[in-house]
Amino acid sequence: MSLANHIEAYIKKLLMEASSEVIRLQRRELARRFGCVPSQINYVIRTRFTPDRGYIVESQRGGGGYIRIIKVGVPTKECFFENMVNEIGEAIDRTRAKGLISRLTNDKFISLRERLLVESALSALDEIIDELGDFPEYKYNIARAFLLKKLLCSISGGEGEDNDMSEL
Amino acid sequence: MSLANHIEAYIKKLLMEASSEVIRLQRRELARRFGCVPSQINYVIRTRFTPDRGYIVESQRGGGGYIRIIKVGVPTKECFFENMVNEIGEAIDRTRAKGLISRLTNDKFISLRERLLVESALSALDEIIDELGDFPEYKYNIARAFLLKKLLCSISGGEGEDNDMSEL
DNA sequence: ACCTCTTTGACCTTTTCTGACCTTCATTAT
DNA sequence: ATAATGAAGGTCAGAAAAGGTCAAAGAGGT
Repeated sequence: MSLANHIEAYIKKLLMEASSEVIRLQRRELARRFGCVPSQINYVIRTRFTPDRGYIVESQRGGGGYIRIIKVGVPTKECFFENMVNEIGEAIDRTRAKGLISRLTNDKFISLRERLLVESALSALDEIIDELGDFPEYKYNIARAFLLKKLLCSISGGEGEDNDMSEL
Repeated sequence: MSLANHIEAYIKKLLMEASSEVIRLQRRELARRFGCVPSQINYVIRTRFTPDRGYIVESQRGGGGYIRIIKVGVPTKECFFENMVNEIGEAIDRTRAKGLISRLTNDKFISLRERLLVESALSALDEIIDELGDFPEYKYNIARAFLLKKLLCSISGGEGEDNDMSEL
């Protein structure tokens, strides 16, 4: 097992043990504990504690600096989301996307405000791609699928599947 | 926790305890209480009790001098979001964006799950632009500002302002 | 041999803390 | 009245204490 895996496991253990969903680390301290350079900690966080795996990370520099990791609690049914991520696949058009999202609210898996966020993100994405250049429809569909999957994974609590936009 | 944080917490406690919204400090006295140099107090006030966090600070030099801190009433939700949309402006880098989002949760304007959605959307956006081609940093910043503003407006309940990515 | 993931180290940015020096104001002595 | 004094608070630059970034080297698997 790689060092990165050990550090990941250690941080997760801390999260489990913490009564709250939040822990506070010191990069220096952690690096010393594992006998590695501090930037190794950044690597672990960058690759393992991402938003789409349900983590929020904050940090502060300077004296008394820290890294705070928050695991967002997820009172939702994982298998439902997993299913939906499968349905999305590599690409998805606007209509199908809207259909899926509306199913999520009907089944009370996400709140109305959360739905609003998801829909806004999708429509903003279309506008952004419009402005970025002249791309064929299928790229919109791949990007939309990617974003939607990231969003769903993030609040599903699942460990975030593969998701790599290979064809874009 | 850093000394500055302790001093900040102490001043906030005084504000909570004071029946009115105003307290009066003596810089010297405070510095002595925390065993630091007086200018440390200025540092804390300059960095923590700023107008955009809802504080007004007055002071008087000379014998019988003082520092008066006034906590102004918390802004309404609409006003808060409007303010934030202004702060975002035409473009925003990753760090500033994270800072703003963290303020939203600290002030309880959005839930942790909502925050996770916003953070996921922002990081997915970066990845999508990466895949779409080779764009200069400023385009990321403009697209990020656009998306963030859309998301905030969507859940602010407000009328949603203008938001047009003119420079992208 | 190649590709991906990991590990390292050099260099950068942000935040905090301190101390030397400056300004303002009330009081007191002339 | 006026000048001197001493008691505040203010400013600023530099040192120290974190954490961040990036590119290159190393390891492991196919």
